[in-house]
Amino acid sequence: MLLSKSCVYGLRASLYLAAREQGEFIPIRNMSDKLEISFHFLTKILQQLTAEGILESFKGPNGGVRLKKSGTEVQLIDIVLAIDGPQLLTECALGLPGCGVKNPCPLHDKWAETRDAIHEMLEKTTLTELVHKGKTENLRLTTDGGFDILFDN
Amino acid sequence: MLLSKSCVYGLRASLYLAAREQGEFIPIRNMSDKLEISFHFLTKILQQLTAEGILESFKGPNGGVRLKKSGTEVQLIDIVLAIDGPQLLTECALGLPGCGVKNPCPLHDKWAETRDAIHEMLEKTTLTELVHKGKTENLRLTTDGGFDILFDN
DNA sequence: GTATTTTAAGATAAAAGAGTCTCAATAATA
DNA sequence: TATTATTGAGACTCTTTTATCTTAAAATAC
Repeated sequence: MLLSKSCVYGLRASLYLAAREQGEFIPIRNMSDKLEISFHFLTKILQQLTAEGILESFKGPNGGVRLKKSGTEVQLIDIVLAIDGPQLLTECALGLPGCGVKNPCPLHDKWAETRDAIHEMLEKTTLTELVHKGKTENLRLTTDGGFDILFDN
Repeated sequence: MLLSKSCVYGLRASLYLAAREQGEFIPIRNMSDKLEISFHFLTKILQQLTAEGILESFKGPNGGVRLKKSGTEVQLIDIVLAIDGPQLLTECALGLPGCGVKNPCPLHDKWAETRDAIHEMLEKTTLTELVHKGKTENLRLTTDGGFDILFDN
């Protein structure tokens, strides 16, 4: 598995927030319902994103979370790093500690290339870009239903 | 984490076997010592590779395991599929079931490209190729020491 | 044929990841 | 001020992965 489940949920929730970007705080309960993710679990994940400065939160009635920056300024890599950490982009494919240009494993060079491709994809893709694609093509963020039904209320 | 620990151990052990390819069976205990992997854990992993027809085993004195085919005919993808299964190369990056060309998520296209790069790397790389690189450049398969010390007895 | 060396298989344990539950803190509103 | 809606934080549980331990089965050698 490339990304942990927490990370995947974090990405889906971030896309949801980017799609509703009007400055309002969105209650987590709302998101957990729409995205079919356990409320408490999602809450913990979003707390991490808040702690990392990707989201900001507000307590009480009319509270919730929202993106701290515009979705055009948030890359997927930001969320992956905040939740899964840098391992995916730094670790040796054979699990050897300290594997690098100085002291490589036999797979190092090839894996470094592939890893760079992953890195580049995550770095070049913004939330807004995916939201735009999702909206225009009515793609999905949940098992069933398209982008539109996420926002029908 | 791209590959599970079991898979990484399976790769390291397969490289070890490919490097010693002289038709003899290598005791797992020998490998677990050299590669610094728990003997019983490695045994179970190699059992999977044997069940998948990548290795063959022989019990009793002078027994052990060896590659069933030449290392030139074994690609990394064979070992990854045998141990981790096809998920890495089929799963949706956002974890949505049934994500594909017919019913994609917003990230599908980009992730499919990246995934193909991973697939291609694993598919084009043979054990022998990595062993050759490891031998000529004295690279490592363990935390410390180079390729040579693996085979000094 | 008995003892020894090895893989095979299954039970068990420990650690990590995923998910749930409870209560505290904060803010709005009536 | 009391009530309600919300996030924050921690304890707890369940599941999967990783690792260990024990016993059985097979093959060799004496």
